[in-house]
Amino acid sequence: MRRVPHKPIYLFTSHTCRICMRIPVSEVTPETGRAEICGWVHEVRDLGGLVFFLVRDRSGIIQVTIPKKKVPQSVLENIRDVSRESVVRISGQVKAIDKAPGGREMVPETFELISRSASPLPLDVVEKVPADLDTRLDSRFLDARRPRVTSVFSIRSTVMRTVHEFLFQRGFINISTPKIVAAATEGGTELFPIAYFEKEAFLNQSPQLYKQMLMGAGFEKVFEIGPIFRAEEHNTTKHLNEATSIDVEVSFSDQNDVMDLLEELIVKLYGTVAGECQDALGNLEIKDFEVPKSPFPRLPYHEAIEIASAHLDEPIQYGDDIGTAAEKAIGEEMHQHYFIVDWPTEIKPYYAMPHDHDPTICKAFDLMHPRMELSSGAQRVHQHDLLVRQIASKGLNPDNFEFYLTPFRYGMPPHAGWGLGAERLVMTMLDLSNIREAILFPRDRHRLVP
RNA sequence: GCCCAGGUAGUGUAGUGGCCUAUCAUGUCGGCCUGUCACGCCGACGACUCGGAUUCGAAUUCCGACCUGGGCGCCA
Repeated sequence: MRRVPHKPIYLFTSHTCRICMRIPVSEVTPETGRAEICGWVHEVRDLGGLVFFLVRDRSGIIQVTIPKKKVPQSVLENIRDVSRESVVRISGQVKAIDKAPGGREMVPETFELISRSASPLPLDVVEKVPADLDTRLDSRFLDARRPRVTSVFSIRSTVMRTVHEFLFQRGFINISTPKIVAAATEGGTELFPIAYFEKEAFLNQSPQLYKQMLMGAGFEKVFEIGPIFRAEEHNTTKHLNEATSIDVEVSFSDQNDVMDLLEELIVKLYGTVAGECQDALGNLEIKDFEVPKSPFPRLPYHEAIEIASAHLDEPIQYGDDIGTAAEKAIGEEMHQHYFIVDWPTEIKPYYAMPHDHDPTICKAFDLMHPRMELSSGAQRVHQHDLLVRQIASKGLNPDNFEFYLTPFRYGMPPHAGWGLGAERLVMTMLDLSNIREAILFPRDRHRLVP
């Protein structure tokens, strides 16, 4: 075989270290002088003797101006084949120009087409023509090039980083628990069955039972951020079949302690986003980003029902679940984050601790945003025999819970915790209309790809 | 699971029986253009989800399939 002479065109890591010269577009200022940028061709405006390229990387957009009579011949040859969304590398002099976006523009000395984009594009990145969410999700890699989408996920990243920092600062241990489990443990939601060699298995709906076992292990404060799976056939803008749960469990604490922790976290997250993500919020056209104030009101369940029944046509009474219409009515009344506390024991899971003074209500709570539920939690039952009775009272067989119940016989501390839906948190924080906007590759009733 | 709405160029749309050789925008291609910033102007290209039925005639009505969005339920 004849050897084709290798021409090193794009040696990003070679001794020439060309990539080292590249700077993010947002760092190009009128004072920069000479610079090299890499990015995607966002738009081209060809005026004849003068061509404007808008070049985008994840940090922003810069105008590259080509006066045809003044740039090297090689630049003119190379721009001929450039299509929208192609990857290019450009070096040249930065000039301060009032007329240009950002007050600066680059006039190229070199202009390389690194990776040509095919056309037509599956959707319009510039968004002169809007695309349906479904179309966008089909081509999520392209959709995610749009500054507003990049902004959502950079804010989500900031939120997740801040959750880690917040919990590590308070002495939490980060854990990872199985997503493949043996049985439907919690009841409530439907589980996805999977093939696990010769055994029946499921994808886990929640790390709940494992968090509690680790209280039995003496970890005292744990958190896990991971996927949860719900096999419900819902078709709404606020449900996913694979979601991200921020889960916390704390020993020697009660429901009030972990509600305090949760509201402090929420305030911290909003505050950090307000402080660090101004550009991203700007891309999302969010001008009045408000940091919620703690403490959040703690509304007893029976009062929540009263508010709902006063505003709804359909009857709702004590003991009913709070449905969509009730949730909306109460949210409009509260007009801020709030907790619903003191739920009827009957409609909460078996692991929620009943009150001493009135066992018909329990130490469970939901954290609500005016639009929807964000989190639910409780002080848990830590007494083995009570837990067995509660499991049985829900119509479940305690024998199936042996792996979970055993730790409760060997020194289980009192404990409390919660699970917070990450996508719902981001959705409500940024006022996104559909939860699918808050996750890169949503899994819903109809979507399994990409 | 129940209910409602929908499927027309790459993308987003107009079109409710003949005037559709299907509208508009964006895009792509070609031409003109040195300060655009949704650049502008001229020209071209490109589509009725599939199958069946009704009718002289169907993008349009009916039936079925497939796909999608939304509401409710359930759920976090």
